[in-house]
Amino acid sequence: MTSVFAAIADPTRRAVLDLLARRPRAAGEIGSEFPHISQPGVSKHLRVLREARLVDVTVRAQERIYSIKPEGLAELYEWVAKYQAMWPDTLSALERYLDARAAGDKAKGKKR
Amino acid sequence: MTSVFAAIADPTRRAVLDLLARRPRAAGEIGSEFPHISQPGVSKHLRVLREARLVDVTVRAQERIYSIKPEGLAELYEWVAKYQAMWPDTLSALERYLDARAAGDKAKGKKR
DNA sequence: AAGTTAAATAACCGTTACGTCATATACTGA
DNA sequence: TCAGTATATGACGTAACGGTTATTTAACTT
Repeated sequence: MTSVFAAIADPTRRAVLDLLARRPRAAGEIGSEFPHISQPGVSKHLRVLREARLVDVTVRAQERIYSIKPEGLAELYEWVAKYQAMWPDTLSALERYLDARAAGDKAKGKKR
Repeated sequence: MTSVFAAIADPTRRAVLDLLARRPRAAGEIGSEFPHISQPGVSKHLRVLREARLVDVTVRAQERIYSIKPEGLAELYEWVAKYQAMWPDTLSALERYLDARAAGDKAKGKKR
């Protein structure tokens, strides 16, 4: 289960990534968001995400702080972008998105 | 196996999508690209892609002509785009890609 | 109508994925 | 050092996946 594609196939793991996208969290804090899954169950999902290089871990006392690792999604980005390149409608949807974001950043004075 | 994410988890199915991105093909023609997989094996992969709404099928005599169905990837686009929005580095990598592609197209006189 | 071709489905099988509970590892703090 | 806390690992059950062969469905060809 080393592949990024297999890692994101599971809805729980996608939910974990969504959580981490907001801010890094300790494993236990992540687990508390999934009351229907046992601690070892969550730990195993985290392992899969680690092996797919989708998350980073830092140690703080007994805690493991998980965070998103952007580069891990490069493979997925490229795969998707390849298809966007051949489907004008969808591509322009993405372009509109990028444009809108750029405009928003400018308005808020963010730098890139 | 209705999910787009699960559908693209399998490397054979991603290869099928890559094939179809170049041009539509009959099921048999697709199968001939995977000599190590039996006809029913390929047929099942095609069924998964169908159920995930990643491909379209049209009937021509006994043949089933498969083609890419762009809208089927909308869910994936959105999921990925959400992450791109929060990771500037990777986002600009995509932007460079899009820019390079646009430039290449222009040089070759392709239209968009 | 009979035979051929194209693809899907049925039945089955081995492997893997995802879940569990029990246990191990490792660090903290009194 | 010992109890407590946080997380990972081991062993195991069950369901789903990806593959197979055999069969079915459906259309074309002669």
